[in-house]
Parts: sequence; structure tokens; C-alpha cells
Amino acid sequence: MPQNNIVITMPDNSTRNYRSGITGMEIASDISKSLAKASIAIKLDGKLSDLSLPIEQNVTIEIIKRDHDDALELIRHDTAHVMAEAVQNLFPGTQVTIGPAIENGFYYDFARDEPFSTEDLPKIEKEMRKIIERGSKFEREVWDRNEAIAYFKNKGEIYKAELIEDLPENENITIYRQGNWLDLCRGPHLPTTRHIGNGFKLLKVAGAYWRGNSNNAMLTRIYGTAWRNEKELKAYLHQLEEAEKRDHRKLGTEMDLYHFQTEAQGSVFWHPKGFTIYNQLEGYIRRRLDNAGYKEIKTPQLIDNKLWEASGHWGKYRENMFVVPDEIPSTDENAPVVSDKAFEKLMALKPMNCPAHVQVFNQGTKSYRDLPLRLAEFGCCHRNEPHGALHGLMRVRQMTQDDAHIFCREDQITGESVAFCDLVKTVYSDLGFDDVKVVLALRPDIRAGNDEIWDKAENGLRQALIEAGLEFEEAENEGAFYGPKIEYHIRDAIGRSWQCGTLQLDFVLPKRLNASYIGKDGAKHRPVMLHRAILGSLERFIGVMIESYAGKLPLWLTPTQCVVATITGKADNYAREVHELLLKSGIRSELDIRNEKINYKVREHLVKKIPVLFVVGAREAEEKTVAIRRLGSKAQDVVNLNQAIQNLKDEAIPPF
RNA sequence: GCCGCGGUAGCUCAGUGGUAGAGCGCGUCAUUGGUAAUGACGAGGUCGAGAGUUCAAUUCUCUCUCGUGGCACCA
Repeated sequence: MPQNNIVITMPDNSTRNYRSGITGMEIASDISKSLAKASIAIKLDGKLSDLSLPIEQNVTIEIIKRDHDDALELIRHDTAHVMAEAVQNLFPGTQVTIGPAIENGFYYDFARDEPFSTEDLPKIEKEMRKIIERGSKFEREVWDRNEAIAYFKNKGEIYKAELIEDLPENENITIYRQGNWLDLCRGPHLPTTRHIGNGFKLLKVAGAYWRGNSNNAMLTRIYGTAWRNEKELKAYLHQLEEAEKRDHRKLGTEMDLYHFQTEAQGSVFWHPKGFTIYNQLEGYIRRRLDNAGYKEIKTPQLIDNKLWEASGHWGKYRENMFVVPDEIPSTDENAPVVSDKAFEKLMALKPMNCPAHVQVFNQGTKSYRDLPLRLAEFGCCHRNEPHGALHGLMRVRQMTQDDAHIFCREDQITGESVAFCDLVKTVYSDLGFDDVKVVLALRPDIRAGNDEIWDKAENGLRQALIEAGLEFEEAENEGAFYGPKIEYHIRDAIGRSWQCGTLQLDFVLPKRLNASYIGKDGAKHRPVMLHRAILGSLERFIGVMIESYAGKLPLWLTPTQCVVATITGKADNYAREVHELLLKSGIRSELDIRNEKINYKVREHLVKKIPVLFVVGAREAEEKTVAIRRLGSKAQDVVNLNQAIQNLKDEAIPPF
């Protein structure tokens, strides 16, 4: 019987004929010995596969070597498998669950009565090195579904059995073996464990819910990082250390910007320097909004729960609210602070501004001519966040949103959305953020309104993103219950992504709170509401900025823009004069006439990240000049005083 | 909220079953010095809170609290 011939197309479009059933490794060997040695996987029609997998039909192949981008994911995934074996070798009775490759590394979730501690990590690493050294082949097997379930159940691996039970009926159950150990896995894998190399390290132990659901058991997750070699690993670990140095929580203390304390957990005590940044940022946004046709308002913090009931927040969202009894508290030490009856009359700190903004809209009668009406507020909101969620400035319990609600007609949605997207783009660019991820969050399972409305809403936002020329990705199920949203995410120093700006379409709240306007036809109509924020919250955005700039903010945002430092006491009077002139020019200046050496002063101010130093001694006083030293440069420029002030003044002008 | 780890001077951190230490910062004095730390002296802490074990607890155990790495939730 003649052998089946198949045609293999190479990346350069040349073709080769092979017998059916040949493996990637055999093709590599056929091309050259060195290629066979260097190859770790193969792409069949663009899909990553094992080198050992028999090829049975015509395909285009690409042989993957260690330096290929896709190699990292394989290395990471395989390291996870090896870790799982190591853990089961060392801690019998531990169940394995899932262990994927992730950005920069991998993790594996284990179920074990006794949780792992950080001290176990070196032991596990040592065992992993043994397994890698062993060089077992990764061998792929296809198992019968029921046999697989029985096998894992019999081994006491109930999580694995559950995973297999939930796989679609038509999917092959593939098992990968490495020596005597095996795991359910889709693959693909490297040829052997030795191909993993030594560029890996276990980093941390964490808890994680089985299948990401907080009703399920808590598993122990071990995170690791894995790279092609030790050099890459070291570079990554170094990068992590550098990132830690720019953590806004660390810099916030060092730069004396703000603090937190237990009596007000999750709420910021802004210090003078930090609040300068806050005010500058708020002022900038205010100017931008004024110019974009927004009207600024201010609404109450404390609002009767009747409004929250009407808005719908008193339902599920209540668990995020701070509730306050509306009763005069007793001062009698022996009596309860408030009576039982107090709980019949509750108020709540607003967790969001929308219902209050609808109240402003609802005053008087609105005409279609009034729309769009853009109501803006630097709205102070309180949210009773779960304790584990709090994180420096990034996640707080009291925040100020740069919030606004646009009340408009349906035909104005796209126009307003496009205008907002443009506004966000220029604001982020003014603030120095170019790497922003835009997400269109689509309808969740639990939602208000019918599909027709959702179709319209989602298409409206999608259209706006396209018209604004923004690249974006779509996220199923991530929308709010009342409408889809556009989310702007910015990364922090260590790569965590935070949602900042947002645009949310809402057909529900205007109805619930009975907002209406008189149309051209003389009849009442329901306005559409666009919730939108550019920074998201001032707190979070400042946190992101501190990290992004590593504390060296643009001059207009810097709390202390200039320090006038003297070399000798003889220059004190001149220094005072220079300092006064700077203040009069609107420069945030500080005077340093302490009895310290100039070396000491220069060092101290540079460490504090003061961007500009005006150094003055007897010579400068005599010549009416200043010796300028800038952060990040050793140069000393002696400049005429008036010129120096003018230059600084020009440079410190905020954008817009 | 859940799992792990932590809380010692203003900050960063050592340390111990017999009520504590360093560096920086702070104060005083001397020093008037040209661009990354002048020197000397000094003042600071119920060792996160409460309970238990012990002759004795900052140290061991438990509970709470806050922080932290994740998870879940979210701007």
C-alpha cells in the first residue's frame, strides 16, 4: 500500500513532501541537526503544537525556537506542571487544580488542608530543579472521558474530575505525562522538562477561590516567574525592585504628600504638598470642563434613603454604602447612642453622584432646547469597600470623582460620546499618559432593560469609539446592570491595571427618578443619561501619576517648584528677596537659609525631588543672578534673576 | 469578606521569656561652608489593642484591629 504523501509548507512558502504521520521533530531533524536541537515546538497552520505530534495532512508549519515570542508561554506553562509535580512529591495528599501561564510567569492552584507558606517555596524550587534535570519527555495521550474521570476520582483528585466533567462532550481529553506524573492538559508542551531551563523562581503564596467564585473553597495559589534563561530572570527581578521604589504609597510618605491612619481607614489625610497636586489637577480638569460646555454643581453628601430606594441603590448596592441614622444621638452614657427607632429613618453617604444630579435636572421644566445638559461635580463619594480591596490611593473608601452626567436625547448620544472620547484623549495626553487601554464593557447577565435597548446602547458606544479613532477591546459581561460602558485603564508601576476614565450609558435611572423634558412635539420625553469621568477619582489618578512619573511630576503639578538655597549667611537677605519675587510670580517656592553647607542642602532637596534649585551666595547677591541646578542634571547655570524667574514662570504654566 | 505574611522611635529596620537598639530625621551648641550627607551633645517608644500561659510577656498562645501579597468585589 503506497504511503500517503502530505505537503508541508514552510514559512518562506517553499514546500516539502513527507509521509503522513511524520512529527515536527522529524521534520526539524530532516532540515538540519542544529534546528532539531534548538526547536521546542511547532506551529501548524498558525496553531502552536507539540513537536512530537504526528502530522497527518497538508499544513503550513513554523518551527518554534527558544528565542520565539511564543516560547515564553510554553516555558511558563511547563514550569507550572513541574511545580505541580514537585508539590505533590513533597506534600502527598495535595490536590492539583489548574495552573496556567500568565504575564511574566505562571501559577498553580492547589487544594490542601494545611496552606503553604513562603518558607516552603525554596524546598519546592529545589524539587523542581530535580525534575527539570531528570529531563522527562512530555508525552501526550488522549483518554476516554469516563476513564479519565474515574482515574482522577480514584486518586482523590476531585477538582480535576470536576474539570473533566465540565469539558464539552466533543472535546478530546488530553493528558500529558512527565515521567510518572501526569496532568489533564490541553497542551502543547516543550519536548522535555529539561527544556525549561533555570530561568524561573517561585515568588509568592496567595489564596484564590476555586473557579474564581467566592462561594467556593479557597485554594492555595503559588505564583512564579519563568524566563528563557537566568539573565532574563534577573532582569525581571531587578525590574520588580525598581517598580517597588516608585510605589505611590512609599513615595507618598517620602514626599510628605498624605497619610492614612486606622481611625479613618481607606480615607486620605492630604498634607499640604499632596493637596497642592490635588488642587492643581482639579483646577486643570475644571478649566477643561468649563470649556467643553459643562456646568459645575455641588450636591449633598448625606441623603435620605428614600432617594436611594427610588434610584435602586438601596437594593444590592446597599452593601457598599455607609448608612447613618437620622436622629439626635443621646449623650447619656448609660443609654444607647441612638434608639431602635433611629433605624427607621436612615440616611446614607452618597456612594455616587448620579441620583443627586438627576434631582438638579428635575428642578423646573426642561425643554429639548436645554439638551444636552452637562452637569459636572467634583463629587465626594463614600463607598464601604471590602477591607481586602483597599490599596493606598488606588482604592479608597472616600474618593472624589471628576464626575459629570450628560442628559441628552437619543440622537445626541453618539455626538456626546465622541466629544467625550476626544476630551479624554487630550486630557490623558496633557497629563502624559499614552499607554491607555480602552475597553467596551458589554451587557452583563443580570441587567435592566430589554435587548433592543442594549443593542442600541452598545452600538452607540462602539460607534463613538470608532468615530473617535480609538483602539479598543470588547469585554463580554462587564457592563453595569443599567447600561454598557467604555472604560479607560492605566497601568501602575508594577503592571497592575486601574480603571480611571469611564463613559456609561444609562436608560434606567432617568426613568426610575422620573426625569423628563418637553420635546419639539410638546410631549414629555425621557432623556438619556451619560455617566462619565475622565480621571475616575482624583485619589486614584494621583496615585497612578506618582507611580508613572516616579514622583517627578510635571512642573505645574509639583508641590514645591523651586527652592532658594543660600551658600552663606551673607546671602540671606538676597535669598529672601528672590523667594518673594518667585512667590509673587506664582511659583511655589521655598526658602532654605538654614545654617547648613550647600552640599547638604543640595543633596537634601534633590532627594526630595525638588525640580529647580536657585543657589545664591555672595557672588549672586552682588550680581543679581541665581545659580540654577535642576533635578537630574549636575549643570549649574548662572542666570540673571529676572530672566530666571520669567523662564520658570513660563515653564510652570499648566496645560490649557 | 476569604487565604498567606506582617505591625518595635517621625521614617527605614535590628533584637530579646527578665519592661529595648541602629541609621536617617528632630532639638541645642560650635562651624559661614560654592552644588549629593561638618562635628559634638541631646530629646523621642506602656514594642498595634485586649485576654491567656508564666514568678516574669515586646518576645509564647488566642481574639480583635490595621497594613500587606493575592482572590472575590470595584473608580
